[in-house]
Amino acid sequence: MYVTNPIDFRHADTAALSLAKHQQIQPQKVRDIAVGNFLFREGDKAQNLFEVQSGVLRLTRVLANGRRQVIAFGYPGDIIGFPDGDNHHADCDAITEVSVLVHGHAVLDDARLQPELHKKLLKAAMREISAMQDHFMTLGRKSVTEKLASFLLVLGDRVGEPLSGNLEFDLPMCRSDIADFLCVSPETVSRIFTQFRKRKIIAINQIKRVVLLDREQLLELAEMD
Amino acid sequence: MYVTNPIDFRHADTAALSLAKHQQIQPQKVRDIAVGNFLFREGDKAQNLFEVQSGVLRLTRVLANGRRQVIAFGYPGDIIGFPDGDNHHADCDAITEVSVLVHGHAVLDDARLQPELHKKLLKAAMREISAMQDHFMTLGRKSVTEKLASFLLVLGDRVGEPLSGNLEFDLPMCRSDIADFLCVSPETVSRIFTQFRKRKIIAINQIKRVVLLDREQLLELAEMD
DNA sequence: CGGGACTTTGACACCTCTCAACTCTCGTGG
DNA sequence: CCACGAGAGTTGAGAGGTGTCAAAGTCCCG
Repeated sequence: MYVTNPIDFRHADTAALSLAKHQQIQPQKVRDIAVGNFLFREGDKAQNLFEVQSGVLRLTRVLANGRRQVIAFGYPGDIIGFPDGDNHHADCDAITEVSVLVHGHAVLDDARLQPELHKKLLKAAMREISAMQDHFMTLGRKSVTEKLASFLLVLGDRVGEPLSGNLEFDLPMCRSDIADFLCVSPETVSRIFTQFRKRKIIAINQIKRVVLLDREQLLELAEMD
Repeated sequence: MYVTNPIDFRHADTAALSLAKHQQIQPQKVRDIAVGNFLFREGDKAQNLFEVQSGVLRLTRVLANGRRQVIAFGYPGDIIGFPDGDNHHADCDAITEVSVLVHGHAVLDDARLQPELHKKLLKAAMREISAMQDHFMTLGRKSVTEKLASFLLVLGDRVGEPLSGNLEFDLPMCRSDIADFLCVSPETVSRIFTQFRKRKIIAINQIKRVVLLDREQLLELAEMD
């Protein structure tokens, strides 16, 4: 899950459905991960791809000097664990209870085994590339306000529940996860959230739950194209 | 071409060779692009993948408000043009004379046509994902000095020619391309280059040609892990 | 030689980070 | 059941890195 525009997510949804459909043909391997447990760590041999069914995963990397980056959040429908060479180059842990479908790495090694699934995975990888390109713009060319507005909008579109006319959803990650995802300091995330609340753009009643009160204004702030 | 660590590039080189090998089995389609001409534009139907043989491509996107992002530079060995859905979501033009191998989009659509090539493209896409993840760190968590040091080191490793003990290479892109690639202002790029020159870390005799005088110090400045 | 685009340099402003203190939340144990 | 403590979140003050704006310099090509 990156901060991208809604179009990409419609793609993602249909792809997720298609992937699930393929799984029904053959025995499904499902794995459950408890909060805080790792699906894989940097350096682990990449043996599987994971399709998130429920819950939220966190993909992170650490620079030598300790600076951390949250590369992506894995929401239902996302494919996590594309390897580079033989190994994973990031840590992946669960920030909620998570359930994933497991696709053996062999699917990637030989297209003939399951050509349709193979093709779907390739499409998913290319969608990922496009989404990451969008994320580049977010990281490099947007102000903190724009970054957070985009982030909230994307989450709203993906997992928001319409309640009394407003989109409402959980923020299962902590503030510093959001900060490290958007390449911003946690303090700044806090400040912008406060600012949004004072301007009645969002409401945060419980600390991990957000209501989008004024989606129009968020869209303006996000300056999405 | 992203700003990543050297390990990724060794992968890229071997993959490029493998791809070329596959091409020899079947008739090769080659296309030449003159400086300034476009290989494809945002919104174009994505019909082909391109493998750069020689020259340098530039992949760009523009935000609604005019802010521009250089997503990547396409150097020999790079695969450019992974589609998202049916269309390209970025512009791609040539900043030098360019020659590319053309792989029909159909290769992606049906793994059975050319399973080995298909698999190679998938691997290339996944390498791309990993390289982009590294680039996230560069964009979001590095100072301008670190960004430029990383950029010069990567280019040196990829296209540097050893001349009298130092790596030397062309910078075919203009300063503002570098700026938009690293998400920095052109003025700042200029300032850092000047700083590097004054500290005898690099030499810029012709404006588009760089000599790495002190690679060790560049490595320290880049703070790569 | 001249014009235009690109690059460099400087001054200044401001956004965001850092550091620090304070508050809130929630789980634990007395 | 309440008090406490630890961790997370919020708020504030100050510093510093970069961007913006402006002007001068450089290079290229007609």
